[in-house]
Amino acid sequence: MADGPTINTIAERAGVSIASVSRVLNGLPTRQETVRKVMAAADELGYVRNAVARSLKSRRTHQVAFAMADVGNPAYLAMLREIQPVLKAAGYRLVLHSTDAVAADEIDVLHSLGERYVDGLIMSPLRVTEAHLEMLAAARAPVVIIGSVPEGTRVDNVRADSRTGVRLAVDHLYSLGRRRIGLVNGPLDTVPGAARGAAYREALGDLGLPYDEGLVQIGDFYRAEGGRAVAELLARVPDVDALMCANDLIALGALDVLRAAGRRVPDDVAVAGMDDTDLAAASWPSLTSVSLGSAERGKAAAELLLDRLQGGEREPRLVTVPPRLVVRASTVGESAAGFRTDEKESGS
Amino acid sequence: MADGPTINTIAERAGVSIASVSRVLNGLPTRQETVRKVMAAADELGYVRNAVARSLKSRRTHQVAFAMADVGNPAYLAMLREIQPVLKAAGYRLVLHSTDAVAADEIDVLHSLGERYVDGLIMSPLRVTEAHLEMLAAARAPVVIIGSVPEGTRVDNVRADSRTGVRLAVDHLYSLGRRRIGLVNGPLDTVPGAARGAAYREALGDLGLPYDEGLVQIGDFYRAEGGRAVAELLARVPDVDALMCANDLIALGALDVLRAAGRRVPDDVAVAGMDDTDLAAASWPSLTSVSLGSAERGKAAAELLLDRLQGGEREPRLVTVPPRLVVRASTVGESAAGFRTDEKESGS
DNA sequence: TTGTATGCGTTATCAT
DNA sequence: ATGATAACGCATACAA
Repeated sequence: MADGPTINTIAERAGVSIASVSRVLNGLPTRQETVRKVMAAADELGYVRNAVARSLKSRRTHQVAFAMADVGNPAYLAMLREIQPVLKAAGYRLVLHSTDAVAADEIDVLHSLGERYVDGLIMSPLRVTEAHLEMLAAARAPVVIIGSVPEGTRVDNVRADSRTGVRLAVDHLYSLGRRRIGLVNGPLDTVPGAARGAAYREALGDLGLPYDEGLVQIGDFYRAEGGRAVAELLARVPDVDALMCANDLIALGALDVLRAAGRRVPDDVAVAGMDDTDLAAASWPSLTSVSLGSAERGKAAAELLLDRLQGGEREPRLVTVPPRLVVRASTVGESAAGFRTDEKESGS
Repeated sequence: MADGPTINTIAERAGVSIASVSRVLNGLPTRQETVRKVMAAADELGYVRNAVARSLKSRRTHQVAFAMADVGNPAYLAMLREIQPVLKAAGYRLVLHSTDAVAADEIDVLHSLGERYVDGLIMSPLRVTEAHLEMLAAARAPVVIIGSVPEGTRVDNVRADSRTGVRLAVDHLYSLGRRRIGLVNGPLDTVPGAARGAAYREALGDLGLPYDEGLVQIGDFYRAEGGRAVAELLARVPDVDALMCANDLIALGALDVLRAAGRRVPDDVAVAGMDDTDLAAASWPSLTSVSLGSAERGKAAAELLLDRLQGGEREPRLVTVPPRLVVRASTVGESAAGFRTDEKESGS
């Protein structure tokens, strides 16, 4: 682990100045003989450019940060999967931050942009506070936010459309003849919880179905909590014939409970989830789910950021990714049979 | 996005030298009055230390790279989930590389250590070639390898024990009275494929069961391929009563096919997977699976690296993480009923 | 074409 | 206690 060679080492060895070494290494016009000597010396010494020194000089790190709320959440991982190759192809390294859904950590990341260890940031905050907006306005590097920001915020923004997403699923259930469509939601004080609750109500209204509070059950965005919520809903409204679940984990909990209660899925109760995670395809019956386009959002965010890094100043852009309903067995399957590898998708 | 303030800016504003500014910022003994002036100026200007310049001077980046074969693979993600917080707690940032399981990319990452943009590297190569070993020996920063390396390789190493893992599962199936235990494996020219194939044979031998080639089917490590392999096996050996699957995806494929064939799981055929991914708990019936301790391996690797970064030279260490059998419904469940949220685990 | 010298923003040494 | 200055490794304006 001896100290690596620098351009000084090479210059000595090749008998030229460090300026010549630098020129050769950067492909600037140089005499053939000098090129040869420098390259030879560099090869022998196993020279590798010091990225830190280059960054200090060039004021560019070729690094981009991605701050996600939770390294364990499949939705963020889907984004990561798309962001990674886009950045890599453009010659950027990816610095990963996990903010554990703590607002202070997110503010911290924004603040740390001042350290200039990255050229830009993609951030997916779970909710945008006043503090976020202040830091965003003062950010020392380009930022792309995945998620909704208040109207007029001057920042590149990629968002999902969970309102349309819920509508796609509810319409789908309705088209299957279901009229007692329950909603199993997460906490209403979260952005997705609130949005999905409102969208559900709106979708029912547009279909001419009455909004029945008894059909709505609040739990949390996890499997066990989802299951408990469904159990309560089932006890209260035994004749429910469809469940719109605010995410896939809740939907899995719903499958657990319905199975235990002897209800057939989808014959007795159709179940739809949201996020279209890997789990949706893995469960039995496989889960109809609304994809909110995590992958597409990640890709769009990366491209927005690269565009700004390479292009310079321009007006902030807003990209909205449309949801997709992925229909599987939990709404249209034959109850307890069939080996299906095919899936149907319907765009929005 | 105006240029941020530097210690020069602060020095001017506070009417002191840059040396004093640096001292105050680093908490070195300084006169109260000077401290006050500097802090005031720094606050007003919104000063943030430039990480690049600090790194150049200190020769430390406080960044660590994690090179994983595939951003989509749950096993690597489990490692990532553990590595991230350990590094974060120690004040290190995480640079993520995805090598797409391409050896050249891995070599590239090792080579790029010479750029000194990270202080160390955790790498999980899918197989270790001669080129890897050469680069490892010449690596310009501490490296921890997750996965097996040849005896005598001077590098910190964390490995799983899939041999014992397979044995745990086979013993479990045997203890349930199964005697026609099939193996559904991935390609034999992969490290895991070869290891699991050998371990299966060995485990059968120790149990006094004959090794029957007809009970072994090679496919690939994916759901559809696994399903196809199981279909073939089933056609050839109709009386198979248990399936040891080389990973969870294969096991899911097995469930698909067994269901389609009308075989009850586990009554007719018990199924065990490997890796204990999220999918194992999500499927129906939930999947008995051998955890190879991805999370633990990630954590151990991060700790090994930190130890070396903070401690300096020492002999290379080897950490072997024991597998754990996680028993679920696919081997001991009541065929088509029961809402179980509990799981049993048995250590090795 | 090549070399000298300067600066990127810090930290640290050495006088004062 | 403080200030002037060198050094980290590189890129480049300018002079030769």
